[in-house]
Amino acid sequence: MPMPDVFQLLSDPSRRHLLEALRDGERSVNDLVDSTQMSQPAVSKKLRLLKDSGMVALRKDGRQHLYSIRGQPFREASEWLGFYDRFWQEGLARMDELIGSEVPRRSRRKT
Amino acid sequence: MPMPDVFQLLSDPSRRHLLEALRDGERSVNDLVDSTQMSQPAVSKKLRLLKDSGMVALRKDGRQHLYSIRGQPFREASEWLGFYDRFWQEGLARMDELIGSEVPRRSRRKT
DNA sequence: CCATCACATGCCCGCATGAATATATATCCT
DNA sequence: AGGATATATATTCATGCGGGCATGTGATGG
Repeated sequence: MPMPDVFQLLSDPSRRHLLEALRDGERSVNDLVDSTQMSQPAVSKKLRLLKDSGMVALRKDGRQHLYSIRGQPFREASEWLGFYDRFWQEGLARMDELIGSEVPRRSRRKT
Repeated sequence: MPMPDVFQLLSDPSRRHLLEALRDGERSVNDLVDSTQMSQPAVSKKLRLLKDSGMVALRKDGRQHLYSIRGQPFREASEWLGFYDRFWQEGLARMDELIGSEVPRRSRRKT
């Protein structure tokens, strides 16, 4: 199962903040700098990483660099997380944590 | 928008590997050690982090420590990612590849 | 009790990573 | 052309984190 480094990118709060700021659409670097508390080089660096991983796209308009969300990598991460949907479903349905409804591999379940 | 450190936890491949090994249900520490290439202390440490963040639950049976998936934190991450669903939908429908950074297998629409 | 098993913790080290400053490149304006 | 704007890159530094080994703690069995 190839798991990209998307989670690695998402692990940084400031990077997530940038991605959140891009939810409304294209943004220039300066816009993004204003919406954060980071320095411009810091923002540029993070945008570089996000671009290299395919999470954002870059379009140049004059001297402005407009970044926008690129959905595919998110989808991969989302699919990985999808495997755990059933767990939180059980979580609120049954208060117990005896998940033993499936695959009683080696774990001996006590009553 | 409070974003927990779930993504931080998910950023480590070995941690994801542990979580994948727990998809089938409860596992003891030794089981998990066998399913990875890590040493037992390394596994224990990672399990500690996962437990502290609420991603796994611990149940002690004798001298065995059984860990299992705890779905709620996954849900939070999943919800965050949900905001980007629309982007990958657009991604394959519209959006030409004239960003000039990647190789467009299919240039342009079909004529 | 004592040896052993199962697991956790503490300490140490090497490396990746984040941030700040300074500088380079590209574009626009006059 | 020259200067200002917009963004990128380079360098440096400090910190964090993963991962090893040794050791500590609790449970089991003789």
